[in-house]
Amino acid sequence: MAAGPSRRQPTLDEVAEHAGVSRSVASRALNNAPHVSRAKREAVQRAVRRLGYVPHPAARALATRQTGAAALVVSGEDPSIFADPFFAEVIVGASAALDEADLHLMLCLAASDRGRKRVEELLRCRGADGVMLMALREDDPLARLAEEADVPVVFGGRPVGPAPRHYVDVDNTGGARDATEYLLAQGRRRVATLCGRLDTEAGRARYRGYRDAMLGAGLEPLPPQEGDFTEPSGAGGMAALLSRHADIDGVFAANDNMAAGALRTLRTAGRSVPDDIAVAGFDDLAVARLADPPLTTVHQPVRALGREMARMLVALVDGQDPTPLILPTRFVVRASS
Amino acid sequence: MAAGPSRRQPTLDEVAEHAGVSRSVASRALNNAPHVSRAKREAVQRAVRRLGYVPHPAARALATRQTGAAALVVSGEDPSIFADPFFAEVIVGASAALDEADLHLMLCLAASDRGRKRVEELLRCRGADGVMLMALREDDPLARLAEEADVPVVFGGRPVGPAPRHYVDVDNTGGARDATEYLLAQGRRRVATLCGRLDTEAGRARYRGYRDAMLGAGLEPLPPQEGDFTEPSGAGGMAALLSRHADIDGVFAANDNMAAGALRTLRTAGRSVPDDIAVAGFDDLAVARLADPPLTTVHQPVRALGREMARMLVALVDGQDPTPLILPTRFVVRASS
DNA sequence: CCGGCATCTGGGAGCGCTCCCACTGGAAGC
DNA sequence: GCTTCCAGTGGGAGCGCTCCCAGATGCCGG
Repeated sequence: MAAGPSRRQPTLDEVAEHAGVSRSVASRALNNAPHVSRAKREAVQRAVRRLGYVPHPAARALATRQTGAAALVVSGEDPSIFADPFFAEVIVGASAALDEADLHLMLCLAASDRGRKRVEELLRCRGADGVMLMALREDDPLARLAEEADVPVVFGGRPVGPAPRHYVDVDNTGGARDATEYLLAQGRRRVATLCGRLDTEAGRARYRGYRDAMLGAGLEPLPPQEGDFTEPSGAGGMAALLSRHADIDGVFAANDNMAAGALRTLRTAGRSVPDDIAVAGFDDLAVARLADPPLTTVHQPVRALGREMARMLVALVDGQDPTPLILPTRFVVRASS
Repeated sequence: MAAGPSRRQPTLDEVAEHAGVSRSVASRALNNAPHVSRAKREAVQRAVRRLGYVPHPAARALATRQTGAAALVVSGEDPSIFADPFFAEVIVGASAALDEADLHLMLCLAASDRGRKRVEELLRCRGADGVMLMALREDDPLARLAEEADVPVVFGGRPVGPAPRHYVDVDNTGGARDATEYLLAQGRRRVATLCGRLDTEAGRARYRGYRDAMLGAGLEPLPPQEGDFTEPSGAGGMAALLSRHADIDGVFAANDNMAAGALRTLRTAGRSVPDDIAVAGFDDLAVARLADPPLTTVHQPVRALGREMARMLVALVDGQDPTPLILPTRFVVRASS
C-alpha cells in the first residue's frame, strides 16, 4: 500500500530486453537450465536484480502444470478439532520440509460442507501439486476422492480400512501397549482405558494396544470407554468409568487431553493420582507437562510426523514411490503413574 | 492414483463444444455473468456436470490477476512460536471467513531465512490476493516489505511503532488493567507482572495496562519481569520475582502460558494460590481451564480475531477501505485469584 | 575443405482462462 | 417505417511463462 507506485511487476520479456537476450535465454538462465552462456546468464541475473523481477506464479503454473503448493487437509465436522495443538506441531514439521522443497503450504479445514466441496475442487483441478490428508474418519468421503484424484496423496495417520498406498503414521498400538504394560508392571490390575474415537484408526489401534497388553498379562480388558480425544470427553469418560468400576486402579487414556480430563474428574472425586489410580496418556504435548500431576504418557514425534508427510509428498511429486512410514513412539514416565 | 485414467481435465473449450456454445458464453455462464440466455446457461451447466469440469485455477489467476488465496504469515525466528494454540484458534476463525469468500488459505511460517525470503517473494509477486501478518516484532523487516508490497495487508495485532492502516487487535491494555485492578480490589498490594516480550506491542500494551492500574491505585508498579509468552519463561520469571520481592501477593502474567509457569514455580516454592499469591493470566485458552488451580484470566476472542482479520482482508481485496478494529476482552474469574 | 556434432540462441506455439469488441436480431421508440 | 437500443453471441487477443524446434555458430575429424 503506502503511496507505492503501483507500477506493474516487470515481466520476463522486460528482463530479457534489459539483458539484451531473448525470452528463452532469460527463462533458461532463471531456471538454471543448460545452454546459456556464462555472459548472458550473468546479464540476466543483473537485469533480474535491477528490475526486482519475480516470476509470476500463475503464469508459471499454467505453463508447467505445477502449482508450487502442497495442501494439508484436516477433516472433521467440527473445526474445533483443529484447535488441538497436535496439528500445530504437524504443521511446523510439514512447513519446514515444504520450505526445503520450495513448496507453499495451503491449509484446508474441511469442516463445513462448503469447505469439503472446496477440497474436492482442489483435488480435482490440481489446485495443489500434492495433498496431505489428516484426521479422516471411517467412510470419510475425502478418502475416496483423494484416491480417485489425479494428484499425489499422503495420509497422515492411517485411515480406517485398507491401508492407502502412501501414509505416515506412528506406532499407535505399540505405544498403547507399552503404556498399559507399564501400568500392569506397577502392580495395577484393574486397568481401564479411555479410548479415542473408534471410527478413527488411531482410536482403534490404541485400544488394540491396551487390549493386547491386558490379554498378554492374562487379564480381561475392560470394555472401552469411548471419547473423542477432547478434555471434556476424558473427564466425562472417567466419571462413567468410576461409576461402573469403582475399583479400577489404572487408566490408559488415548491421548493427553483425555488424560487431563480424567485427572480433573479424579481430583474432584477425591481419588489421589497415582496412589489410588495411575494415569497414562498419549501424545506428550505441552498439556502432559502442565498437568498436575505431570502425565506419564506415550511420546509421539508429532513434528517429525508432519515433516515426514511432507517429505513423502515431495518424493511422490518428484515421481518416486516411497513406502509407508511408521514412526516409533517413546514411553515417558512422569508423576501420574 | 489408483488405476485412475489419468486423462486430462476437460477445458472450458470442451465444455463449450459439448454445450454447443462458444467459449465466451461458457465462461460467462460459469461466472454467473449476464448476457447469457437461459437455455444456453443451462446447457453449459449440464455440460459442466457431464464432463466433471473444474476451472483451472492457474489459468484463471493468470487472466484475472487474482490468485483466489490469502496468506497468513506468522513471523518469528523460532517455528515453535506457532505451536502456541493461540494461532490454531486464529486459523480456525480465519479459515471460516475465507471459506465464505471462496479464498484458499496459505500458511507461511516465516521462521527460517528461507521462509522469510519466500514470504518476500509472495508479497512481491502477488502470490496471494492479500496477506495477514502476525507476531511481528519490533523492526520486523516483514512490516516494511508488507507496506511496500502492492498487496492488501492486514495486521493481526498492532505491530510496534506507528499503527498500520489496517489491523485487528484486542484491547490488550484494557484487559491487563481489568485484571490488575481486580487483584488490587481483592486487597492485594504487592502486585507484580510477568510481562511478555517488550519488543511486541501486545507485550507492551499489557504492561501498560498493569502499570496504569497500579498507578491508578496509588501504588508503585514493580519493574516488569520480561518473558517470551512461554510456560518456561513464566516459571523462570516467577522464580526471579520471588527472589527479588519475597512479599508479593499478586501476579498478573501477560498470558496463560506464563501464568501456568508461574503456578508451577509457586507450587514448588510452597506458596499457595490464591491464598498466598493471586495469579491472573491473559488469553483464556484451554490451558487456563486445565491449570491447577484454574486460572483467573482475561478472555480474548481469538477465533473472532482470526475471523475479523480475514473479513477485513476480504473487504480490502474488494476495494473497500475498512477501519482498524479493536476487539473487547472479557475478564474471567477462576480459582487462582 | 566440408560434413557432422555440440553448444547457443531466439521465434513461436501453446498452457486455459477472461474480457474486449464487433456483430446479430428482435423489441422498443419516434 | 426507420433508427435506437440492448440482450445475446462468438472471435480473438492477451495474461506471463515454458519448451519445442529450427537456425546459427564454432570446432572437430576425415
